[in-house]
Amino acid sequence: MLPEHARAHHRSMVLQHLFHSGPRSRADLARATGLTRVTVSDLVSSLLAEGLVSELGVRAEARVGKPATLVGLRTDAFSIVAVDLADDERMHGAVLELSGTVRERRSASVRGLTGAAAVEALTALCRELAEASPLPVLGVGVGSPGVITPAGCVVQAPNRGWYDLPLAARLTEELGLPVHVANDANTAALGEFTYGDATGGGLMVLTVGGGVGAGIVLDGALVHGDSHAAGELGHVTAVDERDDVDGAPLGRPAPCACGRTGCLETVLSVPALRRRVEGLAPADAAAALAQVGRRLGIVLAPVVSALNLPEVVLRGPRELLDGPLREAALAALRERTMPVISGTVQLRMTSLDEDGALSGAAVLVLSGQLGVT
Amino acid sequence: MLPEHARAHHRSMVLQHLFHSGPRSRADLARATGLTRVTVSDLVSSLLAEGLVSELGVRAEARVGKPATLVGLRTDAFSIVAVDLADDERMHGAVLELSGTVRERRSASVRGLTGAAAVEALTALCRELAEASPLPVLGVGVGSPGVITPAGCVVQAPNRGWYDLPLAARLTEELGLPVHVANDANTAALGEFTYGDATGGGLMVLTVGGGVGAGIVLDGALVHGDSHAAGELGHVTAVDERDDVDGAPLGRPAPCACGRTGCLETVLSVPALRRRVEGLAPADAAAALAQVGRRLGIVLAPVVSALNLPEVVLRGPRELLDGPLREAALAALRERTMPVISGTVQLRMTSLDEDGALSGAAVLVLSGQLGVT
DNA sequence: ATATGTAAGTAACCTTTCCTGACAAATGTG
DNA sequence: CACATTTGTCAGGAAAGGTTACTTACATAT
Repeated sequence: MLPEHARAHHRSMVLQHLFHSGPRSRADLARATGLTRVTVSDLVSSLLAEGLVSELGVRAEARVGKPATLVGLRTDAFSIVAVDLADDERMHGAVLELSGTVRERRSASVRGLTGAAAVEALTALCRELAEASPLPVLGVGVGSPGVITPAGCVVQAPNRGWYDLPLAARLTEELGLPVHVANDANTAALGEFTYGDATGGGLMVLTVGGGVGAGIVLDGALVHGDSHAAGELGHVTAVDERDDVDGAPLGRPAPCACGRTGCLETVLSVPALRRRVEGLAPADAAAALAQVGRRLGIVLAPVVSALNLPEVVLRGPRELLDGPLREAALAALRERTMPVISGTVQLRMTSLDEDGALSGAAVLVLSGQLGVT
Repeated sequence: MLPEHARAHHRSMVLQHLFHSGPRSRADLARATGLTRVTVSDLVSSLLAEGLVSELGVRAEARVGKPATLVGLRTDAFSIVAVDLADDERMHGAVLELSGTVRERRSASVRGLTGAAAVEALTALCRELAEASPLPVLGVGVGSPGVITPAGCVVQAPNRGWYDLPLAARLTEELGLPVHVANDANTAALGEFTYGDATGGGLMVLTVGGGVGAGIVLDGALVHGDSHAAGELGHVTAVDERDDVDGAPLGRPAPCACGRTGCLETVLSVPALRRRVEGLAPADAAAALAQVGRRLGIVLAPVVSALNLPEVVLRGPRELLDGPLREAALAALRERTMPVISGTVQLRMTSLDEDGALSGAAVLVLSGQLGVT
């Protein structure tokens, strides 16, 4: 906690306010941060010199006293490179503005690539994106499946064949840019928290794709877990043997790739859901999805209660998730938690589009380089 | 983030090391904290002046160089007053050393006392304890049932009739001592984390008494939740209608005081457990407890997976909890979570005795006054 | 039109804090 | 016995933010 750390912290506070609340005067920032106008002035002049903020002229509204000169974050002055490795076939990358909007897209095949070859392909894609950016690149954010430490070391990512790979450090060295790597479900949660309609009191984002992953944000920060494996909800048992007896609404517990049976993924993944509704009449399909939703609600209830989470966000194909499934899950969640929890808990679809994963990876950079979340 | 804040932080780091690792030399502390020897020397001289630490003579071990003078936390120089309000009939209070050992006990009846009268009784008990302490009192810690904000404001505590009561502020003013108030399940978690055998990577403490409450510590800090209601696991549904069909191992879901049926509390609270095993042969009692344990494991699985919690700690009557119930819960927990979780998760009884709640309340003071957790 | 009050932003100075470099003291080692 | 090693302290300096006082610029009351 050197003085320069305090300075960096104050700088982050200023940037955070400019990011979330838009252009402000120095005096506004001083009031909001609790610093003095003098200190804010000094910080702003540093930020002006770095080109991160710019003066936008005087405030329009007429008030008593000297009119304020607004200072705004130059979201157009820097860009962020983000890559999403959730897909097994292709890596999707983009150049984003600080505001989260995508400016350029590139993707590359990773079909069959593992180990060092996959790293090389990723490096090449990042380089291509960095070169495609007309603006200076603030940093690179990568969202990848697997267990990843806060420092960006991939503990294990089976589908890429990565084990104990210091990916962030490797890429940082290779690209000469700050690189941040995190689990894809976690980046999705960050994206929702920062760019979505989150309330700010914490949230969980459940990503339904080939499998199920979750990211949890509490007090503005990701929950990492003791062995960096937080959010691994896909392999919690959600279907019991005994659920089978009263008419088999979900069928027998299905075997799972993990070797056990009845995991949440065996009913909630996209392939499992598609199989389940395939060829069914709409009403039957709705009932089938509702059965899965109920199971999801049962799994979520203890988590929501234990953490007093105000909202759970679903990410994945709307046609499968945003209907009977979500409604049944919310009903089960409300039914199975005490009123103080169930009365306020939300279960909604993500407010971001399919670029949610990318903007989440961008938040890694915003957070790492500017201290903004 | 004034310079003095940084100073306070460094001071906390020094105290933290002395608290957890025992006496050290100034040079040791400098290495451990990353500060320079000069800065540590300065901090230590302040702490010496405050009487919080003392010099303990030179280190015994013979090493090359000038012998180090050890500096130790004076756990005998200050005491902490702690009060546990978990019981409906009596409040239990104690004077503790910084090491967590109890020096004096006092208790007082709160039978039927609510609102201001209960506050008065609590104030009187605190005053009595403070006067009974032969040493200066560092502060007062109170663990109470109910929903309580981090600032020590009781949002609601129905059994005391407290609603939106700024208890910590009230007591601080009344006693002239720093007072910290938190939920009793949360203080129990803090106590286990600080004084117990916790691994440090986070833990959940489940307190089984008249009801069920949980406290969760992640990254060294309590999880409070969006509306300060984190840990309210007692009213998560744990017994389903459909569990009834295959031989009724738990009986029908029982009605709960909360108005719903099948809450965890209806099977896991102490009264419920006693009723369940009453008059049964030992083998049958064990089976009955195991059934409850299995239900607990099912509720815990999603929480443990979502947070990647390394351990869950049970607190309550050993004869009921530490046997078939705990074993069945652990088995269910392991059976229903993926290997990376189930392989390492622990489910054990608390390593503290019945004073766990008190020492947890003491940690509130340690943490609030010294920054030690 | 003028005076007054209010607010924004800046300059000079002070305090706090901690770092760097140098040094004395005390001990083991060759 | 000379020398390296370690501990702890002293002196000087750098970084940071607060305080006070000032200028600038506007709105409003007289």
